Amino acid sequence: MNEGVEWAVHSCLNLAWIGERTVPTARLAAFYELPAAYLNKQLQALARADVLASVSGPRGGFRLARPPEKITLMDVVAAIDGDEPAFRCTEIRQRGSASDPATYSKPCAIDAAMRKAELAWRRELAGQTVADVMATVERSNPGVPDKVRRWFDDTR
Amino acid sequence: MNEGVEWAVHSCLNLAWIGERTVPTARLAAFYELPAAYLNKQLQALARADVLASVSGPRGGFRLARPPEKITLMDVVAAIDGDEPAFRCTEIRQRGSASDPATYSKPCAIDAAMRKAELAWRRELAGQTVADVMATVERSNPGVPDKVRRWFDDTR
DNA sequence: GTCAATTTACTCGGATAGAGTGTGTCCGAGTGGCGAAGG
DNA sequence: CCTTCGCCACTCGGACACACTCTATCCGAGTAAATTGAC
Repeated sequence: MNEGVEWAVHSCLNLAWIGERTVPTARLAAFYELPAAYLNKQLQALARADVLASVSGPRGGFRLARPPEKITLMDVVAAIDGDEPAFRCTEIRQRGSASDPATYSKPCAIDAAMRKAELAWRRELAGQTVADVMATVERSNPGVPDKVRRWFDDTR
Repeated sequence: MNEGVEWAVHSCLNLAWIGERTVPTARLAAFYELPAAYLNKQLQALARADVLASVSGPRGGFRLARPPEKITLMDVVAAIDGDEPAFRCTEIRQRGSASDPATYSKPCAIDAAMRKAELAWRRELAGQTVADVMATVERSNPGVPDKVRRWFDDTR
């Protein structure tokens, strides 16, 4: 999986704690000392997926496009990593001299088994919102949200 | 995900239907018109993971190392694709001037959420054996097993 | 005819090139704010 | 003092190199069978 997914989720949490203000890529990148231009690429992808909203020009940057309760981890992962299945059946059973056209109408059992597992993965990701992860962090590290807000305010 | 996974699972099913006989890579590859040398690479990985047993020399080849009921799809996927998690937390929260050493002992909430989803995926794969997939195929396409056996017998 | 040594053909196994995708960087288009000039 | 115009700095957005993994291939080590020769 793309490493940018980690950056994207962390940035979404930070943006959620910051609130409605738009934050430029450079600030978000500086918080974790990430390469700004590359993080920008990930944020662009999130904007295309309507997870973030982007504003150009001075005082511009990114902010959440929706409240964190409405953003699932699946949304973020799909935006960065694409929503194509990890396992893709290429129907090799139809190749070779032993292939039987009569069976093509039936679904490939291997593909079905793989899709079932992947569906379970997607369901778990879709069942957890950014707000849920925020709540988990606030429970184990209550000081973090304020600390984040202060840091982004101070370096505004 | 590695495309070789598809080839590997199909080959495991074929080997299961064939029985105890060892089958060389070239035959298994010819069945689906796959590049033999590359399929061999995948089968080697399965042998290293003790999913297949390999025999060198004339009349050699591969066979299942265990009965199909004891081989899960997770075993096959892990052998080919590796068993490292797709999402790997690089702890970027520890980087940057705002990082707080006090929080390092607590687990990363994002990592936990991702691992939870991936665990669901692994559980689904580990819950389905090669024998289960064989049964599904035999239910929808009863003629396949005999057809496979005959093809590999004829071209022996 | 039986046995043993040798040759032979076959298979796995790892080492070796080429293509595609992820990683990282750079520069241009657009935009809002700021300041200067004029009324 | 207020308004308007033009300049400027800032930000996103996409276009451009680099690296790494996946894909594909080839050749050598080892092995079991087949062959040949002697007894």
